[in-house]
Amino acid sequence: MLELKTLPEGCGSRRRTTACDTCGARPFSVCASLDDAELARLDAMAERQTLAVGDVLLREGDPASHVFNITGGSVRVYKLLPDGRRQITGFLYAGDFLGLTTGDRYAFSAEAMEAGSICRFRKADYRRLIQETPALEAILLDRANHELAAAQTQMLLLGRKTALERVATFLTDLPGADRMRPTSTGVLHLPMTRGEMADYLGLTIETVSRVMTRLKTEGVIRLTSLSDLTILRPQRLQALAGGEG
Amino acid sequence: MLELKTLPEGCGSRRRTTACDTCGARPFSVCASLDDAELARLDAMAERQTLAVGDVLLREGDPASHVFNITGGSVRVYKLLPDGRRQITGFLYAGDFLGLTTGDRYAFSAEAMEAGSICRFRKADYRRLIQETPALEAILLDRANHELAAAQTQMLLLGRKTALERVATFLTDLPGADRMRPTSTGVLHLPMTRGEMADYLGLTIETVSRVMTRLKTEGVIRLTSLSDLTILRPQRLQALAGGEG
DNA sequence: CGCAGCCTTGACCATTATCAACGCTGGTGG
DNA sequence: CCACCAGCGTTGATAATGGTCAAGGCTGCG
Repeated sequence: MLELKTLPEGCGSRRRTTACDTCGARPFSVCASLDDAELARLDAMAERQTLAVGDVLLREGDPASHVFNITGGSVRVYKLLPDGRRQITGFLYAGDFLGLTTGDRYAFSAEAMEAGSICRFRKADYRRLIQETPALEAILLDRANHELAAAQTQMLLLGRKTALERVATFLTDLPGADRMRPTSTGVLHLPMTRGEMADYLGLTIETVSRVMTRLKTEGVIRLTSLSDLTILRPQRLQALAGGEG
Repeated sequence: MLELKTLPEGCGSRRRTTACDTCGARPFSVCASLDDAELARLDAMAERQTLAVGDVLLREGDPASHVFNITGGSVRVYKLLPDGRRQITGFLYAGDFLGLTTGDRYAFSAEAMEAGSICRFRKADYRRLIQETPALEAILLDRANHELAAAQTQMLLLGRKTALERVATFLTDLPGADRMRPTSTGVLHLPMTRGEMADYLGLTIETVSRVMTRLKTEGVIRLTSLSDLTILRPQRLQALAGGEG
C-alpha cells in the first residue's frame, strides 16, 4: 500500500527528469544496481499495458493483486472521502513503483494523468522475485524510506503552511525548478490541472488560481500558457515557500 | 529518514497494545520472524539508553549516524518551520524503528514523550546487519509500506478533513479504540498534551479543546481526567470521523 | 460556430486562528 | 500545611484565511 518515487540521483533535491524513451519501456530499468541477467528475468515476467489519460490503474479497496512499475507517462495517486473530497497524495512518473502493500487491499486509487505505459507483476510473482533478488529488496526499501520522508514534508505543508506557502513550495519542487542550477531554459511544465494542484495542496481551485495570479502580478513567476511557467525570482519563491531547511 | 511503526498483528486495523515489559527491553524482539540466534546478534550490537521525558533522540539536519529501535515509552516525531510552526508526523511506541534513511542527515526530529528506553545501532553496523539478515530487510520493507499507507491517510486528514473530523478520527484510531471489539474496559489513555494533538492534527490547541468539549457535551465521549477518556458512542464517533472506509 | 471544460475573478461567508482572560492541578518552598 | 507559581486547558470575543457561490472569459474540438 504505497507508491514509490524514483530516487534523486545526486544530492537530496527532488529533481526529476523525464525517462529516456529508449529505456523507459523496460521495467526496473532505473535500478542501476541490477545486472543484465536480473533485468532480463524481470522483463520476462512483466505484463505490459499502455495507459490513456484517465485510465484507472487501481482503486482503493480493490484486492491488491498486482505490483506496478511505471514505464512512461504520469500517474496521480489519491484517496477519497465518502462525500467525494479528494486528497492527491502524490504524482508518479516513469520508473516509479506502485501497489506494494502488505495488506490484501489497495489503500488508495491511481489514475493515469498523461498517456503512458506500465509493467505489472502478479503479487505472487513479485514475492518470488523479491526473494530471488536481494538487490531489489534493498532498492525498494531505500525508495520507501525516501517516499516516507517526502510524505512527512507534505504533512508539514498540509498541516502548517498557508495557501501562499503551499503553492510556492509546490512550484519550487517542480521538476526542473532546482534552485541550485537555476534552470537551463527556465521553462517549467505543469502536467496537471489547477484542480489536481488544489487536491494535492489541500486547497480549492479558486485559492490556487488566486495565489498563482498573485505570484504573477508580483513578478515572481510568468505563465506562458496555463501549463507552462517561468520562475522569474527563484529566491523570492523559495522564501515564500517557507524555507523548510 | 523515516520512522516505522509496529505492524498490527491481525487484520488491518491500527490497534496497538503496549509492549510487555518482559520483552520490551530487547531490541527487535517484536520481529516474530527472527530466530533466537539472530536476535542475540542484534542484542550484542545494540547500544542501550534510557529516555526521560523531553529527551531529544535526534534532530532534523543532524548527521544520520544511528538507527533506533524503541524498547519502551513513547516518542514524538516532528518537523519544524523556521518560525517555529510544528507538524508532528507520528507517535512511536515500543517496537518501532526510527532513523532509517538513505540520506546522510535526518529529515525530522524526535523527542521522548513519556519516559522509556531505546536501543541504537551505528549506521555502519545497521548496514552490515541488514545484509547478513535478509529477514530483517523484509520486515523493514513491510513496515515502511505500512507506514507509508498511514502517512497517506494522515495526508487525507490534514488536507481535506474538518476540525471535528480530525479529532474524531484521532480518537477513533487511538490504541484500544478498536471498533470491532468495542473496548474491554472502555477507558483510553491519551499519552500526549492538547498541544501535541493539535500539532499532529494541523489545528490549534484552542480548536482541539473546543472540539473535545463539543464531543463531551454531545455525549460522544467522557473525560475522566485530561488524559483518560471513554468513548460512549463509538458508532457516532466513527461517523463523525468521516468514515473513510 | 458553438459548446464543454477549465480557469479566473468577485462578493460574501464560515471555519478556524488569534488574542486574552481565567480556572485547574501539581509541585515547590516558606 | 498552606500559599504560590508554572504549565496546561478551557472559554469567549474578534479577526482573517480560505471556502463557497456565482458569473464570465478563454481555448480547443467537434
